[in-house]
Amino acid sequence: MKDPIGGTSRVGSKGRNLEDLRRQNLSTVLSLVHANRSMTRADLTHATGLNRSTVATIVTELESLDLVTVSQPVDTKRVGRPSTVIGPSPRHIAVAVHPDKDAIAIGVVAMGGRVLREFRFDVEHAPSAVHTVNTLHALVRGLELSDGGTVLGIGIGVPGLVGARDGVVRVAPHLDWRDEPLVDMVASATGLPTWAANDATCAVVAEGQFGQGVDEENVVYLNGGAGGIGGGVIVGGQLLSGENGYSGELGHMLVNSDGGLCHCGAIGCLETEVNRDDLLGVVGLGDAEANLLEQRLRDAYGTDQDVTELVDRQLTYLGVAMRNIVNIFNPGVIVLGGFLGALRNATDARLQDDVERSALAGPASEVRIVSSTLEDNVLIGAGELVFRTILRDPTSASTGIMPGAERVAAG
Amino acid sequence: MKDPIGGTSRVGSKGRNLEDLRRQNLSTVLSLVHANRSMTRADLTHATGLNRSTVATIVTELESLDLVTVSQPVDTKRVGRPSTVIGPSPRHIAVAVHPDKDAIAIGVVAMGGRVLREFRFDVEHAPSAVHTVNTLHALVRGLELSDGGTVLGIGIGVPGLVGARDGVVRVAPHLDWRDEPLVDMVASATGLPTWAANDATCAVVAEGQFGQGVDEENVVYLNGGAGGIGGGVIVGGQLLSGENGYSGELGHMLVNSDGGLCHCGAIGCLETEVNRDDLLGVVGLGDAEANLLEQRLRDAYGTDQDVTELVDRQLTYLGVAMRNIVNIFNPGVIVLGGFLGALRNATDARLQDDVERSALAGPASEVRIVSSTLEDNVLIGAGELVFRTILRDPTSASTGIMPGAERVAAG
DNA sequence: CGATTTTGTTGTAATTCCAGTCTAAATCGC
DNA sequence: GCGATTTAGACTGGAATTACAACAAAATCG
Repeated sequence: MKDPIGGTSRVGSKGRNLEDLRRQNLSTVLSLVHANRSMTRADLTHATGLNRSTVATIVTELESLDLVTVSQPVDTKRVGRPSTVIGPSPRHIAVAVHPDKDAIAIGVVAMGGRVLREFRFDVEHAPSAVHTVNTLHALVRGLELSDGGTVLGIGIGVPGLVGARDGVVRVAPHLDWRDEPLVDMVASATGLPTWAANDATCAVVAEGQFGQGVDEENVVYLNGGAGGIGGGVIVGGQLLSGENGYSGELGHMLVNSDGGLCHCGAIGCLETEVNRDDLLGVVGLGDAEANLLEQRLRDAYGTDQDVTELVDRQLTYLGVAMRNIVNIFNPGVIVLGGFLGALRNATDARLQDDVERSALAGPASEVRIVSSTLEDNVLIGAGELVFRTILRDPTSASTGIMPGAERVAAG
Repeated sequence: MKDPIGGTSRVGSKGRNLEDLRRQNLSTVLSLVHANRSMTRADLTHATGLNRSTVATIVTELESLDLVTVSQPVDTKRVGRPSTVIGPSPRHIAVAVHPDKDAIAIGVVAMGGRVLREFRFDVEHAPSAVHTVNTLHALVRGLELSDGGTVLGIGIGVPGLVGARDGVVRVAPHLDWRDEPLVDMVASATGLPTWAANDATCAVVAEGQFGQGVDEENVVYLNGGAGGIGGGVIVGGQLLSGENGYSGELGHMLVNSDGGLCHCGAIGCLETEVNRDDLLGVVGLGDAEANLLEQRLRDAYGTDQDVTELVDRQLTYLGVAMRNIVNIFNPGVIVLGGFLGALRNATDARLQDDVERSALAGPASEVRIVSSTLEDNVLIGAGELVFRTILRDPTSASTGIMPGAERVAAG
């Protein structure tokens, strides 16, 4: 738009009308029910600050949209009339997918972050995009036959760079994917609206909503997987996605100028210096026994010299990354997943001490460093990608699903 | 709050009422006028998507709050009735302060990001907090006598870590400040509401609003100053402030494992490896001649061996930092200020090439690397800290200023 | 100089949230 | 066991905000 007076004017945020107001309140209430899994209507009144009668009409509308269930009050042993219980409806579900090096995981996720069913399809070699799509497609067809609810859409967590706007997987090194138009492929095959994002990004969304990041505004998630280290960040309660959804690649931060060559082409990246295979090797575990890593490390650390040296070296470099993260983001909590969580747990407070000593005193003083305890955080987060639309605008649920009409990607 | 059914419930975002709706629309309109410096009422109608009559009532209310001025239409040579021009009122002003190693800069800033007057008080040694407060206090008393408008408050950009909640300067190394309750000091002395933040944070706010970051959602600002390197980040259109306002300390990122010891205690920080004094020294300039640096570097780079070596080394390390930044934030633009801007300009596209080669292909492909051209970006940004309150809630202007009543800090 | 285009102004309608009143359903205290 | 107290749901009327439509005003166009 041209401004005849002051040059080019900027199109700012839009104005709001009464419809937006109602939409926002519907969204607030539904999001609360989603986040808390279950609340009484009185709780909602207090949490929102809205009038009782307003909450009543909003809940009624959400109920008529089949988004919440209203059930009888439960025995609270408190004075006064008991309040009706509002829960997320199990009718609207999302299908979450996590293709990885060794398996394709697919989950059926309901609102409230509940994984209703989970499937794991092991693969010998990293699955291709087509393989992933076919597996998913087959499962979705089966689900539709068995009924059980409305599939709102499909959310995919990919170990690689995913374009936020186009849903194209720019590169997924450990799957050997390049420029795969994943969202379009899935949407065409299944006819369902589809979203995709980096898997660690999905994980941090789940951690922020249901895991270690609950009640936190600033959360950094670092995942140590088979292939490498991924990152996801929430700042000010909002997901950090960047210009194209590529942000949060914390695994490719310099931690050692004299380090090895990373597959990304750079030297001394975090994921080159800190990796799972070396740890598994030194304690004599195979790829499939990664779940035993924490115990083995705890047993050998401090007694076995090879293990101690390796762990110390990796902790040092992990500490450098975390120092940077603390200085850059000033987060309230850093959540470690995968083998990074094992590394932390096996060495007690060492990482925390490290960071408090090396980072700037201000941001270092209040950061909590914890390990993830939320199972399936990638699947839950991928489900959140799907639910996000309906949480933002609950009235969109009424429009029904137009197969293939919507193909969206999210970072 | 306890949830009798599902454990502890979370207090989510509040519900909205009609008052909030109106507040939000007032805010939207005022923010547009502020950002564009001047718009017609018809422009506002298009930009907001609101009805003409609604915009009319909103503008009338803003005018009665003395926040905007309504003036006669100007000759646009376009068909149709010309629209009235709405501009930010010059009556509400902010006093912006930037204490630094060599001087205390103070500006009188009006809405629309206009620096009405600017003062510079040179100092021999880094000024103390008390010195800064006294200088500011004296100037504010003078301003009040000369009238000219309502001083909404005071915004301070500090080269150091500033607590977002308490307004305490945790540490400002180059000023030799530690745990100075700056906001409280200034608020008590002047009786005016006061905000403080890191100076690079102020700068990125200004760049995002009026400088190189206009129309960008993801902006990283890196400033090379006399003391060191500061950073500020905008993600998704929002200022990155972190848990306590300490975020954005990009100067303390590891760029060289074999580097020097930084005053922060760590090894090989960006601000240790890339610094102004070395550059000034190699081209034979004094501290006060920093403004000549760019030309000198351009002349000597590629011809003088010492200069070329030093510049190449600093570019390499700056490139490492920018690689990290690109991988972490996936920004649309990186703005370089101070001597970093000079370094970039003197070496043409080298930095851009460097980053495109070393960062991940996805985020690297679309980032612009530019130098700041906005004079006084710290002062303008410090002013924004003050205006932010009134931009968010224009009705708060009517309450008038209660001396000493409000003491707030912003990250 | 009238036709066209665009914008300001005004009164009405629709929608939303709130406040107050009455009713329902639990616990508390005797 | 039963009334008092407490808390929440249901309902109705009122205030505020935006949208809409019709008309007036002020420019350009032909």
